[in-house]
Amino acid sequence: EVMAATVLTSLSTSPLVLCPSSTPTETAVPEPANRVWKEVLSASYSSSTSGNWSWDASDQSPSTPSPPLSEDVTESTHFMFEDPIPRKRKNSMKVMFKCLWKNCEKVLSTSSRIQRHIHTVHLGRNSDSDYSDGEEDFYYSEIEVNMDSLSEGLSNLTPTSPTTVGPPPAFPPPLTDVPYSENISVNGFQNHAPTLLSQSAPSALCHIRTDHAYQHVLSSSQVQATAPVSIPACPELAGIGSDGISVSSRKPRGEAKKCRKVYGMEKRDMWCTACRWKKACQRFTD
DNA sequence: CCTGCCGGGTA
DNA sequence: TACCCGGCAGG
Repeated sequence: EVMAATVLTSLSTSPLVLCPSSTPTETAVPEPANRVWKEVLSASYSSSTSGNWSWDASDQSPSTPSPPLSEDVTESTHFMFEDPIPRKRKNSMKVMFKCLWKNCEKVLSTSSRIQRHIHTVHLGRNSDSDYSDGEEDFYYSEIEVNMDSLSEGLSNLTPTSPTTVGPPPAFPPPLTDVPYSENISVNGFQNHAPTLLSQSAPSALCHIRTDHAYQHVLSSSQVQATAPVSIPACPELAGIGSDGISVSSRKPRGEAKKCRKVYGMEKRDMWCTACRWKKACQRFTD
C-alpha cells in the first residue's frame, strides 16, 4: 500500500501529464480514460438483448482503431476536470461518480463522496486531517445513469453520455488488467483486443442480487430467470436490468424508529441484537 | 450532521 | 456463530 501510495502521489504531483499537450502519439490514452472504455464495454455486455448503443464501434473489427482519437482524448480529459454536463436526457439520467481505481467499481452519488472514498480507501490517507490536494479528481469520472425508465426509452439507452465521459471505444479494451502505469503501450491493446469477445464473462463482472425482498420490484414480463432470480446489475447500469427492468439496488428505508433512535446511544444495551450489530433491526421492523 | 444497515471482517 | 465496524445511502 505504501508503495502504491507513493507511486500515485508522485504521479499526481504532475497531473498535467495526462493532458493531451504532452501526449506523444494520438493513440496514447491516459489510464483513466481507458478504464472508462472498459467499464462502458462491460456495461454493454450485460445488456445483451439490446446491444445497439448509439455507438457500436466495439462491435466492429477491433483492429481498426479510429484515427482521430487524440482529439477526443482532449475532450474527455477536459471533461474529467470540468463540469459541462450537457443534460440531454434530463428526465431520467442521474449523474453518478465512478471510481476508476483498478478493480474498484464503486459508484457513488456525489463527487464529495467519491473523493472521500478515493482519499481514504485508495490513497490511504487518514480521512480526517489530511487535506485533499485534488488528486482524487484523477481517479473518478462522472457517469450518467438511467434511473427510472422501466421499459420505455431503452432502445436508445446509453450507459454513459459520450459527451460526458468521452468518445466510444474505438476498439474493445482488454478485460484483463492493464498495466497500471501512466502511459501504456498502444500495441498492448491491439494484442489483447481479438480475444476479448470470446472470453469475456460479463456476468462475472456484475453484482447479482437475489434477495427475496427485491424480487417484487421486478416486472415479471420479460424476466425469464434461470436461477431463482438474478438480475444483471452492473454499477454503470444501477437500477436497470438487462432488459431494462428497473430494480432498486437498495431497500427503501423504513419509517419505523429503530432501537438506536428509540433508546439512544447511551442505552445501547437495550437495543435488539441486530441493532447492536448494526444489522437490520429485528424489533422494529417495517 | 444523523440514522439504518450492508458487507466484510474478527474472536 | 456471536460480535464488531467501515462506509455508504438517504434524510
